[in-house]
Amino acid sequence: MMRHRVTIEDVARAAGVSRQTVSRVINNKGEISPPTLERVMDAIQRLGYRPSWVARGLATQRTRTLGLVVPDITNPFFPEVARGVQDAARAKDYHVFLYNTDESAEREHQILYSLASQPVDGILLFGSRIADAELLAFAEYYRPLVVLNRPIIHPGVGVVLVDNLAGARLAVEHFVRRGHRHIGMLAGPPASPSSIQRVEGFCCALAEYQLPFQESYIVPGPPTLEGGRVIAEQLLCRHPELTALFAYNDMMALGAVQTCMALGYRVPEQRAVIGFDDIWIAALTHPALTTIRVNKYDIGYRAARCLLTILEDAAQSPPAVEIGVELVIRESA
Amino acid sequence: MMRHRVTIEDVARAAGVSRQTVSRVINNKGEISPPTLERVMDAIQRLGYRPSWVARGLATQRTRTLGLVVPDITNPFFPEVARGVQDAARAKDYHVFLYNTDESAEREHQILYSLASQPVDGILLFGSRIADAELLAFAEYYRPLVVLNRPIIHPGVGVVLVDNLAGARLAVEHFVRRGHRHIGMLAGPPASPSSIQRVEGFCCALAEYQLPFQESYIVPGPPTLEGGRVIAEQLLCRHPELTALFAYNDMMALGAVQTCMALGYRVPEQRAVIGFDDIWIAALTHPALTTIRVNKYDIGYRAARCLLTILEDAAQSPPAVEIGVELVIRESA
DNA sequence: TTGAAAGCGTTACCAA
DNA sequence: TTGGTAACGCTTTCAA
Repeated sequence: MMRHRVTIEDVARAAGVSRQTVSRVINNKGEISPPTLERVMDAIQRLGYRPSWVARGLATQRTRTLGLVVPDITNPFFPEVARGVQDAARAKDYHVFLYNTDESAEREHQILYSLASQPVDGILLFGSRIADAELLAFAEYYRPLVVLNRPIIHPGVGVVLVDNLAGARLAVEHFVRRGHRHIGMLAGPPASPSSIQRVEGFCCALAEYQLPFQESYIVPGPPTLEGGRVIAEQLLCRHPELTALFAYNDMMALGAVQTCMALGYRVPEQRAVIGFDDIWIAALTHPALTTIRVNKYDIGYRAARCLLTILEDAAQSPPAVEIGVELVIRESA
Repeated sequence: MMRHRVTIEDVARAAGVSRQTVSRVINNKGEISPPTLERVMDAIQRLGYRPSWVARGLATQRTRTLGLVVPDITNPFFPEVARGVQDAARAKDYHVFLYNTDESAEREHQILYSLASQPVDGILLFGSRIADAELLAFAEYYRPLVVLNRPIIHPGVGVVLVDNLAGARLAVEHFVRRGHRHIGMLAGPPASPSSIQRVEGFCCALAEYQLPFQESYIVPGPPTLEGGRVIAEQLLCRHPELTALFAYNDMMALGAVQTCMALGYRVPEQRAVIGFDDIWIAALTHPALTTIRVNKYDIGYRAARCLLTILEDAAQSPPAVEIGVELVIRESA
C-alpha cells in the first residue's frame, strides 16, 4: 500500500526547518543559506518528495494547466494542432487537457462551462461551433481564452486567424490558369466560421474573374470523406458543366475525387479538384491532392504561445496571430 | 474584471445554511429537507456557483483526472485510441491530460514521474519504451496504471494486450496462400514490445510453414513512412528473392509499397506487402493496403474502462484486456 | 535568512 | 436533517 504521501511538512521535519523554508527551496525564492539549502535538498531527495500540484493550485489559484477543445482529435487536421499546443505548453511546464466537441454546439457549451470550474488556467478553442453571442458571453464570464478563426475582439481573448480568403482565391486562380471556368464548391458545416470564410473567398474570386456562378454551385455538407462523395455527386449530376471542384477541406476533396472517378471522369483531365489544409494523406493518395496548405502545427504552437503570454501578462491582449496559406500543386488539379 | 470567485461559503450565506449543507446538495449526499434543498439550489443558480475542482481535489485526494501517455498523437494510430479513452473518461466525468513521449524512454520517464506529483488519479501508458524493470519500479511507486502490450503482472496495474502473435501469423498465412515463400519483415523500433511480439509471431509462423529464413530477412527501423522506404530498399536490394514484405505497421508498409514501385516492381503482382493496424488511410492509397486490423478505438476505450474500474474498486486488479486482430484483404497482397 | 500564522475552497467526521 | 471544526498540502504575509 502506498504509505502516507510525503508532504512539505515531512521534508521540513526531516531537514529541521520550517515548511516555509522548504517552500522557498522548491520555488527558488528568497535567499537561503547554503547549509540549509543542502539539508533541505537532501531531505527532498531522500524522501522522494514531490510537491502536490493540487495543493499548490489551491494556494496560488493557478494550476499550470490548459484546456484544448477541438471538434474531434480523430479528424486528421487536429493531431498536429494538438501537438503544437503541447510542445508550446510543455516548454513552459504546462499540462494540457483535451476535449472533443463532436461538432456539437451544445457539447461545446457544456465543456466550456465545465472548464470554467477551474481545472485550467486558460482555454484554446478550435473549431468552435457556438454562436458569436454565446462565445462572447463566455469570454465575458471566463478567464484567458484563445479562439481559432473567430474575429472576436475582447480583452483577454486571443485570436488566431487562418487566411481562408486568400486560400480560396489561390484555388480559384489555379483553376483559372488551367482553363477552368465552371467551378463548384463543396462547403463545410454551415456553422463553421472557416467554411463561411472559404465560401466568401470563393465567391469573391469568382466575381473577380467574372466566372459563371449559380447559388447551387455551392453545397454544404459534413467535412468528411463521405460528405465529399455525396456533395460531389450532387454537384456533378446537377451541373455537368462543372469541370472543377473546390472543397472545404482535404477529406471532402478526397471524397470528391472518388466520386469523379466513380462517375467515369479522369482526374485532373476531365474534372479537377482542389482541397484545403494539406493533411498528410493528401500527398499519398492517387492522384495526389492539389491543396491549400495550412501549417497546422503552427496554429497550435502559436495559439498556445499566445495564451501563455496572456496568462503571464494578464493585462496584455496580444495582436491576432495570422496563419498564412500556400498553394501546393500536386496531381488532382 | 472577474470579481471574487463565488465559493461554497457565498452560497451558504445566500441560502442561510451551512457550507456543509451546500456540499451535501452538490454531492447528492445525505438527506436534505425539500425547502432547504430548494433554497440552496436557488442560491447556486443565482450566484452561478461552480465547485472548485482543485479545492475538491485537495479535500478528497481525487481529481477525476486521467493521464494519457502516447508516443506521438500525430502518429495516425493514436488519435483513435485517444478518442476511445476520452469517451470512456467523459462518461464517468473524468478529464484527460495528454502527453507525447516522442518514443524517448527518457522523456517517458520524466512524464511518468511528473504525473506522480498529483494531477492525475490514474495513468494510461501506451507505446511505452522504458525497460521492464523501470516500468515495474514505477508501478511500485505509483498509483493505478494501465499499460498496453506489456505483460506486467502487478497489483493495481491493468494490462491491455493486442494479439500481435496472431496478427503476424495471419499475415504470413495470407502470403503463403498467395504462393509466397520468401518473406521479409520490416520490424519497428527495437525497444517496442509490440514490434518484438510481431517479430516473434512472424518467426514462429515462418518456422511452422517451413519457409526459408535468414536473420537479415528482418530489419528494424523507425515506424514511419520514411523508415518503411529505407528498410524496404535495404531488404529488396540485399535479397532479390524476397517477394513479400510484412511491415510492423501501416506507415512502414506504405513506405515499402512506394519503394517497390520505385524499384519497378508491380504491387502486388511482383512484390506483395502487408501492414499492421489498419489506420484509416490504408483503404485510400493506391494500391489499397492489405493489413492486420486492430480496433484502436477499442484499445483506448477498454483501457480506460479498466483504469476506471481499478480506481473505483481499489483492491481489484481486473483481468487483462485482450484485443483481437483480423486480416483485411485489399490490394497490396 | 528563517519561522508562525492565516488562508485557498472543499469534504469528512462528529455532534447537535 | 443540519452545523461546527478540523483536515487536505501548499503559498503568502508579516515578524523576528
